[in-house]
Amino acid sequence: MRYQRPKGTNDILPEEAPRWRAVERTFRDICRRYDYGEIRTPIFEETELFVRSVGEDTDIVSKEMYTFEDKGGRSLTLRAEGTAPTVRAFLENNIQGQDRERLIKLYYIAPIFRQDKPQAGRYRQHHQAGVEALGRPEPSVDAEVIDLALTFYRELGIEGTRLLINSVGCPECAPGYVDTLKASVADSVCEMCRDCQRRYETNPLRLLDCKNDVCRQITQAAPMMLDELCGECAEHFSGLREHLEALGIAYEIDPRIVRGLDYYTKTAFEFRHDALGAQDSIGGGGRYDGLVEQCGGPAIPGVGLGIGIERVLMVREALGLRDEEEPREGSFIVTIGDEAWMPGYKLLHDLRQQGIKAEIDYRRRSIRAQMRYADSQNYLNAVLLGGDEIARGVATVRDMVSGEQEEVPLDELAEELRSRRPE
RNA sequence: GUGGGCGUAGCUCAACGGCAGAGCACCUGACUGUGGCUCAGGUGGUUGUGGGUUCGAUUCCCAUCGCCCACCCCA
Repeated sequence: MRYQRPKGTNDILPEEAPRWRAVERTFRDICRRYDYGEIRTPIFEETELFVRSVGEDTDIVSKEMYTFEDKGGRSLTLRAEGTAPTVRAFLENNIQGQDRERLIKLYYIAPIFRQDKPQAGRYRQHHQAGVEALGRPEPSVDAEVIDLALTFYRELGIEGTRLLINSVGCPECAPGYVDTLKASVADSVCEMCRDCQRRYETNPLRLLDCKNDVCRQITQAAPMMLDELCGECAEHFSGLREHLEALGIAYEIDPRIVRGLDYYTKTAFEFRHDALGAQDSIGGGGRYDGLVEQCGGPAIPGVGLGIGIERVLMVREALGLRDEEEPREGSFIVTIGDEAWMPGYKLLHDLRQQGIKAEIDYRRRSIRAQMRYADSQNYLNAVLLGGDEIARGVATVRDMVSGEQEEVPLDELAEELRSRRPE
């Protein structure tokens, strides 16, 4: 094999494309109902945008970005996550306008690029369906975003999604907590794993996220952010819980979720599904009240969500959820003998012009071969055209399900075939 | 990035130093103007790639690429 696709990427073939379309259609429809407008941003951005927003010390920025220089010497990076480009576009196009208090709701479906080592459920190019709600600090918005995601999973038939929530505080309380946390584990740092020793200095919050047993035990005893929230954050968190409860949404509080992007404040949440194994996160997000300002805009709060489409498809597969089979559709023109070829080819064109799905056997094989093919390819009708039919200006239309067939004048054919469409 | 497993026909898999096979799929015919069922026949492979060992390598060794699994990280 001369060329292969880059490691960790996938071709989506005609056979599986319908499953993607079904998922995308569902997401778009839900976004329509929740009144989010679509935004499409470039596939690459200035590298600085990701570095500044996601955070220099995050794994994403420090080792997973596809960064390159263009001919003008600018450093560009393939979209490494969905929020920063959306915020950039929000600011650059002044989407909010004069009313700085207004809530702006945006959604996207876009490829994301990260140079991880691939494994099941983890790819170098994956796709996220996401939303960003910019402009309001109320926890009702956080709850809406979570509700939207759960609606999405439910409408795709996915049962058993777990919702985990946490609060990571704000610039008021988080730094104080970080000090408290560092102080509480200070004596044991040298027993922790190498990564955690580094995190202790660079990003202590993520000490809580470590899965190493020793580290877990050490942090077990440490105070949790949730217990150290400032008044405003505590109130926001209980507001979130109230709104979730009002919607009947079940959640677990997991004080250890610390998302791998530095811009999160207050709410952090994640959706998991056990059908997946190691890579069991099927979506996640949180609030980012400082991000817009950090990107050079006014102090505008926001909350967002990203859902991994590949993971959603994998869960559906694991749960045995199948889209309903494609119904038989369209007509296959069966040409009988050489004299029927050209009239058949013309008929094929005419039917297509009239909106009918139609196909023909370019190889001009035997009737038997053409019929077999028409059947195997799920055509609804076979349109037989031979010397007899041509002489009388008709075609024989055979229903491939019932086997019934009748002669139809050529000038009524499109109408007849149209009426045979399913539904 | 680190460790482990696996790459054989379109697909799912055998063969494990000695002529590379099966099932499904596909093609042709039985049925010379009619698909599905049945039957008969047939096409299809540089055994991922490149080296090495050997009289001989799909098989053993090395490298490389890819996939899978775990760590890590995340969607």
